[in-house]
Amino acid sequence: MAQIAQVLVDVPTMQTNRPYSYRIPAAWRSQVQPGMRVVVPFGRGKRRVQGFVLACNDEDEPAYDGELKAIDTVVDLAPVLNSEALALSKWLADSTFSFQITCAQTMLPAVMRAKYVKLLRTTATTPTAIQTTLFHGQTSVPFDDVATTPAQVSELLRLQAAGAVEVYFQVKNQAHHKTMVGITAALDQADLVAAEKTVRAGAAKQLALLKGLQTLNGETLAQKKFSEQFAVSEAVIRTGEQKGWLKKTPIEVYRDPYATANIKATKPLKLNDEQQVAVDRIVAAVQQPAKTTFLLEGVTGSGKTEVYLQSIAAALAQGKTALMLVPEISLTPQMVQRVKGRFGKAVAVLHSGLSSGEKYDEWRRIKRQEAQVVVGARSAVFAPLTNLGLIIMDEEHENSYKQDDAPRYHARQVALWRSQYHDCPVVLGSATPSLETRARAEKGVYQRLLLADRVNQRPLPKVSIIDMKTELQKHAESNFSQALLVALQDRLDRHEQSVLMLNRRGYSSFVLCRDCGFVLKCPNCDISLTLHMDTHTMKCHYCGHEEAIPRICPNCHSHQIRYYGTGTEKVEEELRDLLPDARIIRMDNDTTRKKGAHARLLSQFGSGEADILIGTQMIAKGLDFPNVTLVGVLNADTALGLPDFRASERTFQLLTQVSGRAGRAEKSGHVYIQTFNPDHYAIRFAQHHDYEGFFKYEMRMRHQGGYPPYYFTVQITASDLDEAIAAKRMYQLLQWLKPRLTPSTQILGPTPKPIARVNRRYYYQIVIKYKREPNLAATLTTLLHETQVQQRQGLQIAIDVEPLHFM
DNA sequence: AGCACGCCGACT
DNA sequence: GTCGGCGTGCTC
Repeated sequence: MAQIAQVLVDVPTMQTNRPYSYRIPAAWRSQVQPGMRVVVPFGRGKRRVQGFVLACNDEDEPAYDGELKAIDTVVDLAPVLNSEALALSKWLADSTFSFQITCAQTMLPAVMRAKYVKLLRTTATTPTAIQTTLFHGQTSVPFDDVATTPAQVSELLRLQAAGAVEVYFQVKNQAHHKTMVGITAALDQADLVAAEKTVRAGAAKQLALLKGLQTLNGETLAQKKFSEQFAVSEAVIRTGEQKGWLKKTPIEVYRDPYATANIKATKPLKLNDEQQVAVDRIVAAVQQPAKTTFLLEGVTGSGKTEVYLQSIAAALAQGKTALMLVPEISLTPQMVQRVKGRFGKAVAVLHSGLSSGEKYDEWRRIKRQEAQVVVGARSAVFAPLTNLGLIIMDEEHENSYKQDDAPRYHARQVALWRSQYHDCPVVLGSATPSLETRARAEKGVYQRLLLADRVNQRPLPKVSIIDMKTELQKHAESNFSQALLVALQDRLDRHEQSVLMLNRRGYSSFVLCRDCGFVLKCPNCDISLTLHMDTHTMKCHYCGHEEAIPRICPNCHSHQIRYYGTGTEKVEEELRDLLPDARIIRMDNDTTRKKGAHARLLSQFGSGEADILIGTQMIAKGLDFPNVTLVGVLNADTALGLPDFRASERTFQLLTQVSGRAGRAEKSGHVYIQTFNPDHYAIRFAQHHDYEGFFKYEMRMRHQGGYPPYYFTVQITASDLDEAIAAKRMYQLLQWLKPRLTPSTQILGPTPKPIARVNRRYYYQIVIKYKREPNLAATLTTLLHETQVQQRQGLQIAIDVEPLHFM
């Protein structure tokens, strides 16, 4: 029997990013298994931390020549991380340069992370005076409450040394199970019958209670149900409890975020030929099984979801489970209902709108194999499904699949890892696949499945591009072109709805010429220069090139060159002025901050309470209103101005996506795109719904610029409260990196981030671009080790592998 | 992260 | 001389 456990402790630092050996007390030996949480003493003081058992062995292996400490408590009855999860956490830590403990915790519901309280406790020898002055009669007080000054701390240390008080670390488990009161008979059947004779004549309710208890056959029934079923009040039940007829016992219940009861069952829809081909190929891979990755490419309305659902059904028919990832923003109640309508109680939903308790309950349903289908956003990729038969990732190009803080993982990478582990296929779905994914399909690494037709044969909306340069010459500065205003008025008259999107990205951080649409670019990188008001310069965030802010347009010598940007509020104001009769709903970060506000605004718009919906990017996704026949994009180019090589890709994706919002039902739609760059390829290809054209063109651009998918990238960011320190460290880092990496690898920067100061910190970044870099992992790991000392001094270093944002 | 150890300056 | 400031290194 295992005597020693290898434990991963909850101390996220570089030095402690490895297992520690602990003795398993005899009483626990038969129970402790890898993947369970334990509480262990750690460090020289009385500190206790939570940890995960990674392995159990008989001998201390690897040997530690010191005395082993013993595990304090075992938190779980069954492992919370299975062997797949343990292996995944290791891989994730290595591939994202983060700590394994952080990865393990990321994979579990937040409530399973321990909370620590440092307490000061009384001992047997605590003097009475101290019990009153310090503890106010309590047996323990939070350490921080009584140790605020250095003098107090030293006094406490003295008391502790004398044994008058002791320090104690409380490790709190935040995971609580919700319970209901349940009724269990306390007497056997014969005694319950006998008890009927003891009740006073005419006590009908008491009799009903006894009769009810007799029907339980020793089972436990929820008090609420019992009370309804036998028409006895809680008071009667309480009397029964006092008479010793019954016991009240807690029954564990799940917090059900979506009442399953009122969801209508839906039947599989008839597939068109293309959909059928896709389903057949996916199902074949599920059945074989084969770890094929499919790219399911289909325009809005081509019926991707139906392909997913029927493929999932095939996995379930094989006795396997399925995981369906969707971007947070498309995880709407409609979407959930559609999946639940098909698979009922087999579905578990995981997304950020759930309370932490609800997430925990859904997680447990999956863990206990009570749910076979999981629908969720990014972190659902870690759902503890066993026997996984299919993984689906809808809208695979969405940026929200990448986590912004440590561990900086991309759900797609995790999905592919799990597909290897489970030997199951992955389906990546999108109307506008990321270049990385589409390029892999081109090379035959992924299998491409195409849905070219819209299921209802409805044509894609007509897209008109409005040149705002000429518009501005015609009339004063307005956010609305004449053509768009006329179209809006027309929809108002016909009682149809309109959606207006304002692209908020890149808000006034670059300069644009209002006469010719010229955006100042870096001579070295062909990427827009960013305006820095602090230094009054234009900077390139790739190579660090810097130049003066132009007063006249270098292209057409116009004076109309200025920062570009506007807000939704301003737009709404102007629109109310222009169209006073229109009912307008505005959706942006301000109006959707409150929980559920997003869904509420959408449902108001959906039920026709407004004529026009104004919003930021968030309205481009996941809304489907049949009465919307006009979509206007007020400023298509702001994203183009960003100093990011993915600017064109994002713009193209966004415009394509928002265009899909127009005219989905019986009415055909029209899209107006207002731009200062009417000839930009991203806008032109979006106008013609030409993903292929865009892909080919953009691939050429990436090839020329030496960007992904032709190169891999790693971003290293340093931040400090003192700008000089951050900058200095990054220049030192550059010198340190150069000799360690292959000569063909490019190191760009260091450059300051456009928003130089966030949370009073200054940010600098270095980007490493490489095709093949055998020294990369070792170099970055060394870097993490060597920067520890500086981390303590306040300099923060972050490594982001394949970052999505370069600003 | 938290804690102890250890080495320097300003006090009893 | 000692108390306590913080820099350094370790935690099974």
